[in-house]
Amino acid sequence: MNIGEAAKASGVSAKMIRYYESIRLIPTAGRTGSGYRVYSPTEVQMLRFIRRSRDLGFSVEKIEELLALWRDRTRQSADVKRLATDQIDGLERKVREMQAMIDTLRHLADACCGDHRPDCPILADLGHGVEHGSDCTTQQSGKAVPVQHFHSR
Amino acid sequence: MNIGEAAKASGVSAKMIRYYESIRLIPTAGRTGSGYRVYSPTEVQMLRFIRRSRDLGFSVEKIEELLALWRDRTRQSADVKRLATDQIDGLERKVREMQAMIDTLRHLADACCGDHRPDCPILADLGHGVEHGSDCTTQQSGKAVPVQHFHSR
DNA sequence: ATACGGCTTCCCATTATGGTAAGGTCAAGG
DNA sequence: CCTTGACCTTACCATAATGGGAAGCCGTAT
Repeated sequence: MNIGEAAKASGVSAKMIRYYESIRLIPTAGRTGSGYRVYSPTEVQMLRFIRRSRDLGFSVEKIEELLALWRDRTRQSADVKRLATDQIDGLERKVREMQAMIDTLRHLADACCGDHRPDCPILADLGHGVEHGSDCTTQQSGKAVPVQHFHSR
Repeated sequence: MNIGEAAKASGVSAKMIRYYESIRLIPTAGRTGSGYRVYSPTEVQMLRFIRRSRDLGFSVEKIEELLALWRDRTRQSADVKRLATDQIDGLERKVREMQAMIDTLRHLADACCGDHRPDCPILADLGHGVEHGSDCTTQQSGKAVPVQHFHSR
């Protein structure tokens, strides 16, 4: 199997297969006399493993650990589970962050009438606190939209 | 105000302020005789605008549009609202993707007993379909864990 | 033999951010 | 007047994972 076939069979692009080899995520592939990379079904299976792991959001670094456990017949499933739950935790943290952004944005968008007029509570909020104080819901107390600010990175 | 003070006042690091200037997100800052950048309160306000927009997940490219609308007194709030709702849509799409990953992972993690034994349905799934078929819940029909595979990018 | 498609390597670009190094500047204190 | 420390300047490098392209070799089918 050459790299193109391995790519099709595994769902990992040829470009990425070479990349994974270059960073030593996968072992150096064998070569034909003319220099073409050759892949065995076993290696394709490993690529598919990587592909699936990527689909679950694991970083290449984590996949390295997953692969090590995969190969290790004496592994403890607890170690695998920990990687999985850590991954879940990380994803959930990001989801919470994004959900907070969504909530704030929806709040602002709801307050914006979205018509031809220039007054816009979204810009008013972004443009430093609530200085313009214009809100399309014609009669609303001057109470500022409570925007949540958070900083993750 | 020099760049350090502007950074502190706006929440944007000095490094990023220079970067934003280099990519022309913000206008070229004034300079003192000795070459130090100088910032007026107006410019700090713009930096704060950028900072808040970043906090809401807007890309620099989108912020460029937001800033243009911010400056444009004849803007239509509909345009601003569209940027906001597009942003919401993008965030929600990502959240859905990550939620799908989380669901799959939790499913797998729940099936893994996480003890000293090496058998692990997580690895079994990642390592190509369900070939080992080992599941810690001692008695479970051979029915494979229904893993959702998806590809977004 | 010739052409087309696949392979090889090498380099570049992306996004937004941080780090570091070498050197100029400013203000305070001796 | 000189030193010191904090701050500024530019320039370069690095990150994570992926795609794109060029230049050149290889293999197979006509």
